[in-house]
Amino acid sequence: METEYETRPREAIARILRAEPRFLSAAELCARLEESGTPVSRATVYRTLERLAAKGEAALRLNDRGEATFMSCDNGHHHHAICRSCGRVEDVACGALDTFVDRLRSLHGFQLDDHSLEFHGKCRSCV
Amino acid sequence: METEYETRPREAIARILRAEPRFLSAAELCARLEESGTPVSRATVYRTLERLAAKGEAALRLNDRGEATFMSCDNGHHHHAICRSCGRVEDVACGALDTFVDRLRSLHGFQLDDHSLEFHGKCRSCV
DNA sequence: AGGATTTTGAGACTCGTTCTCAAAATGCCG
DNA sequence: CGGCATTTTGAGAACGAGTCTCAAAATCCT
Repeated sequence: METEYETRPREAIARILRAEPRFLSAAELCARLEESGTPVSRATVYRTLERLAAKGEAALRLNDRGEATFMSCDNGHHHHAICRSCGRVEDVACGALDTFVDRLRSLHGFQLDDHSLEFHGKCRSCV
Repeated sequence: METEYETRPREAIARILRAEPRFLSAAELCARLEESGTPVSRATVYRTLERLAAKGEAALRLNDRGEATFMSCDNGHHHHAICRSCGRVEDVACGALDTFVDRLRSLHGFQLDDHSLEFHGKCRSCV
C-alpha cells in the first residue's frame, strides 16, 4: 500500500507557503527553511512542491528566467495579478473571456481547451 | 562604433523562423539549420534569437518545461492560440479585457501595466 | 519497542543556457 | 582588388536549475 507520512520537512514547507502570498522558487524556499531553523534538502523541497502541485494545493508558475516557482493555492479556476515591485499576488476571478472564445471559434476554427492569463503591475501598497 | 553585419547564420535563422508558425526551441532550430545545410553553433543561435527578441522581431515563450522558444513576430500587442497537437500558433487580437482591468482597479487597487494571455486547444486541422 | 514502509539528504548527474577567446567573416577604404 | 579595424562565429568550458540514486533516518502501526 501507499500511505502518506506527515513529516517535519513537509509541514515546514507548507507553513512557509501558506504565510506568503508570493510565488517562491525552490531556492528561496530552501533559504527560508534554513533561516527558520528547519533546513530541508533541495531534493525534498522539489519533491514536496511537485506533490503539492499535483494535489492542487500549490500553483506552479515559471518566472521569466524559466525557474519554477510555487505559491499556496485555493482551488477553483482563477488568474493572478502579480506586483512587479514586491511580488505580491492577488487572485482574480475568471470570467468574461467569452469574447475571446467566440473570436477563436469563428475566426480561427480553434477548439479551446484551456487558457492562462496573467496581469502585471503594481499593487496598492507599491504604487 | 557598433555596426551590424549581415551574416549567413543570421539570415538562415531568420529564414527558418519566418517560414514556421510555431514556437521553436534553440535545439529545434539547430536541428533545422543542420538539415538545411547551414549548421550554426548553439552559441550563435542563442545570440541571434536574443537579438531578434530585443528588436521585437521574434516572440519569446517559455514552454512548460521552462525552455525558451521563439517564433517570428509581427508587431503590435496580441495573444496566441497554440495547438496542443501540432503546435501551430494563431494570433488573436487583444481587446475586451476591460472587465478584468476594472475588476482589478476597483477590487484590488491594482495598477495594471501589462498582461499575458495564452490559449490552448486544437486548431482547425487537428480537431 | 519492533519492524515494514515511506521519506530524507548528500552528492552525482543531466541538460538548457551562457561564457570565453582565438579564429573567421564582414565591410570599408585606399 | 587587398589590407585592416571591427564584428561575429564556433568549440568547448562553465554554470545552474532540476532530477536521480541509494543508504540512512523517520514515521506509523501493532
